Amino acid sequence: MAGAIPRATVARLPLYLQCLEGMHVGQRIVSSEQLGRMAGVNSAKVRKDLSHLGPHGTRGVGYDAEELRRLISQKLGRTGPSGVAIVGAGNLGQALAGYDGFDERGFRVAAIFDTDTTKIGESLNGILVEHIDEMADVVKDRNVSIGIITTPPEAAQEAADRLAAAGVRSILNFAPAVLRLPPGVEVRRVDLATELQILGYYQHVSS
Amino acid sequence: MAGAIPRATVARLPLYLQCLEGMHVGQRIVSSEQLGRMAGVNSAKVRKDLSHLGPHGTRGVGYDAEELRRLISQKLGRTGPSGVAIVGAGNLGQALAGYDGFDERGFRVAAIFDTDTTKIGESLNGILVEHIDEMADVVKDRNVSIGIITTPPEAAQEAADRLAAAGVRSILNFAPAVLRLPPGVEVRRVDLATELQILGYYQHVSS
DNA sequence: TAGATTGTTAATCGATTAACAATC
DNA sequence: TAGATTGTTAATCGATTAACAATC
Repeated sequence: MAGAIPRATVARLPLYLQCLEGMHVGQRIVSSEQLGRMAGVNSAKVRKDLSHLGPHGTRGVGYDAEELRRLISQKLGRTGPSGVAIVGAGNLGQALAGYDGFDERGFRVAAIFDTDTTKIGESLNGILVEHIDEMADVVKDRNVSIGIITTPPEAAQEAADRLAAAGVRSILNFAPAVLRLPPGVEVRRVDLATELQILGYYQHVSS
Repeated sequence: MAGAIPRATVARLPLYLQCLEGMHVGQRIVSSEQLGRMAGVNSAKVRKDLSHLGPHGTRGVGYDAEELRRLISQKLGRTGPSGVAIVGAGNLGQALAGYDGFDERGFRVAAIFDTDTTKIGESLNGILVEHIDEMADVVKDRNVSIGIITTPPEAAQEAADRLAAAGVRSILNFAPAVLRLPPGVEVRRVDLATELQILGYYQHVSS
């Protein structure tokens, strides 16, 4: 690990990347002020964040947009496309299998697993639903490095255990469950109903 | 606004609520230690968080699980079911329309909007896809208080503007776009590809 | 040189957590 | 009373941001 980047900064890097990619093609140079405006972030914060990538701006001028993209992509470990496996072929799993945003940012859905035998063999967006027992082989053969859990909460821990056992070290968990995993496996949780509940609080206090 | 609760605490309240609801029915009393274990959170943090709801535990004993649920629900403004409108009837919008987790936590999907005339009139999970021009009326008639944006990024700002104009004060944005909204409208952003990119960083540094 | 913008410092703010007095 | 657990304090840590010297 060379020069750990603060978690808050890591979480903003993809946003900067997105802004840079949405930029007018002719614009070669971008300032922290401009990038901040695009990302909705204070310009001092932008400069501090970018300083973690090493000094690479030009004082009095700004940052080379192309170089910045390259540096951020590199830090995020995005060199080639990453293989993603989805566990849970329900509504959400199906939607994620067809989500364009993944392809666009270099993620390739390589497999979908379920335990429901009536679903196995079905094709979702050209990807076959396979039994969760096939996971170990599939992960190895198709070079899967990220798992996405979209099972019901009761099945989430087992899905996580199996992913970890198959060698997956990064898990995105959509199931409303708290997962226990060995150190070295990074988990991020996205709880859709929780997001709405949080919004509920602010609606409530501001009225 | 009575006694503002720190943002970090607000974000954890739904998690505590979830843990309480998943608890064994017979268990009436819960300690900060237990709740912390369930939620994956330090027990001191649990006590600090709960102290924002007013003192209501019993020293030497713990918290009354039922009272705790009631207090948290109240703080999150969850009294009756909240109406939700989804803008964007693509893959993700469809999946969210059928997402069981919303019902379970008191959110009712009351409408789905799109601009694509071929989609309008279609029924997703018993909910008709309507034209975005109907939004103002629908929001009023069906008591919608939360908007969910699942449009392509180019259409997200307009969707947000229309929701705000219709009187919606809470927006959950799944489109990879930075939204500008007037003060008083709370926005939360969920960017699915960004979550994967963040995971990429930690995969990268730990290897 | 004059103007502009970076990279960094330092002040401030907010969140975390160990420790413990209060108290059931 | 003895044991347990809350509620709060205070130390610490990490993130934000204004300010400005460095420098193109």
